[in-house]
Amino acid sequence: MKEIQTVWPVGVKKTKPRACVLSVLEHAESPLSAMDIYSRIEKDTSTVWLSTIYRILELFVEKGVVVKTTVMNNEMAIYELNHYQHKHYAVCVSCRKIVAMNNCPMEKFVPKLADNGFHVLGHKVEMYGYCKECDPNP
Amino acid sequence: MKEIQTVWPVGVKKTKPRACVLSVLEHAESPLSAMDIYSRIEKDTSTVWLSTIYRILELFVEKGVVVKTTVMNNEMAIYELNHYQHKHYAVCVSCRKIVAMNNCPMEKFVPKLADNGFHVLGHKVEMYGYCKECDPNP
DNA sequence: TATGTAAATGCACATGATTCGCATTTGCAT
DNA sequence: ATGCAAATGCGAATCATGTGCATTTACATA
Ligand SMILES: [Mn+2]
Ligand SMILES: [Mn+2]
Ligand SMILES: [Zn+2]
Ligand SMILES: [Zn+2]
Repeated sequence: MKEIQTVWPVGVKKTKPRACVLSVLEHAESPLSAMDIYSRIEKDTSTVWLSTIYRILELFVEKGVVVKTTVMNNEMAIYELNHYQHKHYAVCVSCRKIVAMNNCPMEKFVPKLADNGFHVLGHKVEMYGYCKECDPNP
Repeated sequence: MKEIQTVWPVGVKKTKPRACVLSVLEHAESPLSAMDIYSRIEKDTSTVWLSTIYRILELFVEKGVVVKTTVMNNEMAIYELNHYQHKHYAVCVSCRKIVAMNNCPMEKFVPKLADNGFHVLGHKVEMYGYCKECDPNP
């Protein structure tokens, strides 16, 4: 496994389980669930308990190095390194593959809300459909 | 409680628990969770078990009379009558109130997806922020 | 209108993701 | 090297949701 090194979050004790989780996330090609991370650790390094992974992810999210999301009407949460860029995803309804979206529909959009005093802080956009491999009518 | 009467879904046996659930949804001002529905039934009519409510909701969704959604990174699912109109919501991060959005940013938008063969079927848009009552800096 | 039958419900218990508690271990300041 | 607060291993709890099965109910038919 290649050695990529992200900046270690400040004020966070450097332990083996934490390094494992961060390493897995550094090598991930798309967001991973806690269970995904668990599986990917076992292979080459020491085993880390699932509850510990949850605790580590919570810490990393709090420190801002990791972003937590969910896609497709609540299932498992997924986690990825925080690249400090505004992002959205498309999800394949068949194989659940996650595909990045490189633009955002909210840029030039003013929402009309029923509560006209609503103070918008952010948004979430998600596309769903078939990825190239799963499309029944391409 | 006023008598509103939606069309009863075709081929669905008319039972008391089902009528209760539908009635609660007819009188709801915004989407409700299964537990919300459970609470609102107890008051005036007979009690319906929570697992039964889940079964009824699943049936109604299947029959197309009810729409199931989730808001704000997975929690409880929420349900509302299907009014056959394209909708999105804003959610208050403080009180969790749900506010309808009356326009859609995806209308004139072409997503740029990493998988260029992705076949888009639909989308989900969600705003979050403070409702009028909860806004700390109005 | 009485009755038979498949389907719906009450109720208890299973599930699966996530969290919590506590004894043991570990990283790091001294 | 040593001590101590903080992190982890491990089990057991939680919480929304789903399942299994005996009993009850809606509705078709006589
Ligand atoms: Mn956006
Ligand atoms: Mn839309
Ligand atoms: Zn796919
Ligand atoms: Zn609010």
